[in-house]
Amino acid sequence: MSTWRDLHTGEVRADHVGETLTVAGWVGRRRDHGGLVFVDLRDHTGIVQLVINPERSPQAAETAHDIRSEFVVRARGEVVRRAPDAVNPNIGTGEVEIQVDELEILARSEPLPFQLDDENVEEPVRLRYRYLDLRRDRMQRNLRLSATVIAAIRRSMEEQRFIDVWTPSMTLGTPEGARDFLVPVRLQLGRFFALAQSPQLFKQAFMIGGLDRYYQIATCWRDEDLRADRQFEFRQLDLELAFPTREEVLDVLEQVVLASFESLGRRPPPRPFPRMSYADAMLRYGSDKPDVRFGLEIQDATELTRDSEFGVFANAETVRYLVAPKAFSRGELQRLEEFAKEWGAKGLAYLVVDESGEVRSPIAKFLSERELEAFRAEPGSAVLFAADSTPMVERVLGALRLRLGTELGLVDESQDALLWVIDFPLFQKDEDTGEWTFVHHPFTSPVEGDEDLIETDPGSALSQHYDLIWNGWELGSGSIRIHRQELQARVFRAMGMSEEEARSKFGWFLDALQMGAPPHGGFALGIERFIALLAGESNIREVIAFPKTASGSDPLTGAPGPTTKERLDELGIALKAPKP
RNA sequence: GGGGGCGUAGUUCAGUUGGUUAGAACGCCGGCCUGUCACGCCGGAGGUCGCGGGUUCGAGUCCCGUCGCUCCCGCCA
Repeated sequence: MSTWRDLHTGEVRADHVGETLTVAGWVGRRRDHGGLVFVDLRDHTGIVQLVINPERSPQAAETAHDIRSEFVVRARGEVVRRAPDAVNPNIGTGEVEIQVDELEILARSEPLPFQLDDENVEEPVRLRYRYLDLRRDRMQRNLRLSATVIAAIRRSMEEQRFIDVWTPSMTLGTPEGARDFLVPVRLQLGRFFALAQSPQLFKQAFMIGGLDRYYQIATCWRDEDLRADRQFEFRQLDLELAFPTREEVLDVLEQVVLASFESLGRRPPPRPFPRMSYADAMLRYGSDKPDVRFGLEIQDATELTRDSEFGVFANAETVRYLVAPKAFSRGELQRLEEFAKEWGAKGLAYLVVDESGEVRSPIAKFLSERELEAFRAEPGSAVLFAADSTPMVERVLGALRLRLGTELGLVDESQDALLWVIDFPLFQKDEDTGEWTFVHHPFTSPVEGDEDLIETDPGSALSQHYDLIWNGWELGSGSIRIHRQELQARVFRAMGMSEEEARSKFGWFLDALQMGAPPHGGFALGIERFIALLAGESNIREVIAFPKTASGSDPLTGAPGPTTKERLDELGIALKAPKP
């Protein structure tokens, strides 16, 4: 045999009948009939059946009896058409098979810790043996999809005349934002690099440097607790443009999304994507990342209940409600109330209208005719109220809405609901200190015309920040940045940050802002989240080759690992004595 | 840091009110089998019930602690 293989196993077709070919791959199933042996030979392209007949090749027959699952073998033989009653319609190569002349074991395999065709294996086992998990269809599909999409993203960015520029991973720590991963520096004891949380300031420096359309698929590190949609390290499509309007930035991203869908042969969502103000999102969906694949919108009753006989309503800052299309039972209402309490509600007032039209409600007796009229619902539904501070009401009803959307099957899974959330507030009050703090980052520009609110009414100033949301997942965010030092100083002042403090945190960048910074803005798109959604996965670990677990370790390698005393000494680091 | 769920054979699971030698399927090993494709048939091996402690005549089962995995809250500008 002169080559490792002539074809992938899944590529053998009726066209090849009569040819003698070499194929190689993993042994799926072996069906040993004593004389005849059938072997399903597999690679990522599919399966082809080998037929080993001792009358044709005694050598191959002997080898075939020795073969086990997941051995790597190479076979040379003649492609023959199967008899009509022997065709297997379940595999792409099912009309043909290979009558083997030569069979060679290239690598043996121990029995695997799990069966590759078992869909239910738990994640710790899969991650411990990820290289085996990668042989399976799911990971093959997801990683290949990932490669296709990333190629499409790069093509789109290149077509839109962005240039790919690298920025450092090891950089200066940032006091705000996420916790940094620190890298000790042997040459400068007691000093640390931080692994970049994002290339934010560097990309703004590119604008000042005249690289007016920059992009990068940048790895970012954040030392925060992991989740289904969060890892220590992840990638962002990071981009920045000089002289853009907001609409131009959003269009760049819509082009990227379009190209990504098309690369997978999927119908892209209609463009332009809908825009929704932050205020509207919070009011109607109780969330700044609304899942708009279903209605069940939140209604406001604050004014209506201002003078309600029901004290809880009258005294609350905000009263809002949901009308769910189901007359919940007592037990169901109890579970919903517990759920609401987990989210911080003091209780869950309700008004249930039975199929017969009869109303069940512990609060109805307190409500006026006018109130009851406003809350009148169809038979077979339930009105669920939250009355509390505005953020609490939004939070509770937002969570309740998502739960009911799933539980009552209201979510239209076939939809791709992409939208922009815009007009975020520039500042919010810190709940602990009572001071104004930026909602996103301090370089986000206020909306034109809102500059003077920075001093007069910080809470109502809007920012030129925008989030891209897909089915309730935040795919990424961006903004038009502040490019004038004078405005930047006013923002810091409003936050109670002195010039010295600002300088000590971002000095080099503030210098740069004073030396001809063009108007600029950009965006960062979470690559793994985007790909997970495209792949139909609800966990980004499913689209990452070697992810970390929720506790931040890698079951495959055992990382993070200990180090030696010598290395620590060299770095000037002393560990606290471990607890006994 | 907090809350919920899970942890029994290689894998996925069952295991009653605390009671005999902890079971099943798949996988694995041996044998038979020339048209199977989830091949079939016969036989077999395989268990620190996550770990530690406690209650009890007796613990997979009850209690306490702990570890791991997972989802969520906090956190993630």
